[in-house]
Amino acid sequence: MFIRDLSRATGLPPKTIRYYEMEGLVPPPARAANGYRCYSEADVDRLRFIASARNLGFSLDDIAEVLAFRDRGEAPCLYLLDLITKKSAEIRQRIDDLLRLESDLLDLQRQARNLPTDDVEGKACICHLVKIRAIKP
Amino acid sequence: MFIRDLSRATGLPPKTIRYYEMEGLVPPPARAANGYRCYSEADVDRLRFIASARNLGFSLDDIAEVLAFRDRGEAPCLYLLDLITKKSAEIRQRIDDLLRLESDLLDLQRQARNLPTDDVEGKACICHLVKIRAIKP
DNA sequence: CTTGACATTCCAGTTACTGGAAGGTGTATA
DNA sequence: TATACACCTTCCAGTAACTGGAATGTCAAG
Repeated sequence: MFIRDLSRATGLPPKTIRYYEMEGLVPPPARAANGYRCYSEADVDRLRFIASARNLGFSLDDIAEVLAFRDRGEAPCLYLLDLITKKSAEIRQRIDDLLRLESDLLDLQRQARNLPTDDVEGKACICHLVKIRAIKP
Repeated sequence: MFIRDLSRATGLPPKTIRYYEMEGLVPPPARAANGYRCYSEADVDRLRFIASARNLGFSLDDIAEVLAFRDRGEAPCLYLLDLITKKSAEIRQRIDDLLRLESDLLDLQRQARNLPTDDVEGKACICHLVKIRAIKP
């Protein structure tokens, strides 16, 4: 299986697969006579795990930790569960931040509709609204 | 007003202010005899605008556009309002993505509680759950 | 024999800073 | 006067996770 096949099987671009190899997330694969990378089903599994974890918002460092457990023959389940719990909290925080941002932006839009649109430096301008906005986050 | 004063007035670290200068977002200020940067109230305004817009999720490129309007003496209000509208939609999208992510992670946690925690490669392991997870986003 | 789709390596760029080194300045205190 | 301390300056490098592009090689089909 060459890199394009692995790419199609996992949805990851070949560039990304090579990058993961360089970063040590996947082992250097065997090479064909012409130097092409040759992959196995185990590589498909590993890359699917990485892709899925990335989609769940984990960093490559996090993922590397989990894979290192497995590569040492240890079960990373407890560690992974802990990571997932922490990541949940992080995502919740990000959602809250973004919700506040959204309501800020909507406020600004609402206020801006009652303002002229040609006041460059005066106080009756959306730029002024942005400028004087209390810096919350 | 030296850079530390401007920093205190805006909440931006001196490093960041110098960085903004390098990027062309703030004009190179006058210098004292000893080479220190000297700022005015106008700089406070400009940096507050930048900081506030950054907090609203705008990129430095976006902000530079808006400032360029003002520096040309044009009112950027319409442009800025358009940016704000687009950014709102973007944030909404990000929130939706994160909400889906969150429910994914919570699902995973729920399922994982009924699983052993010492199965390295078998099917009854949270790693397996992550691996086989359909790649949604 | 050429076109097209692959593959390889290596270098550089992205975003918005942040850290650190090496060195100069200004003031208060021992 | 020495020195400690908080500043200031410039420049270089690193972060995360890729992505784009150049230069070059390989293979099958028409």
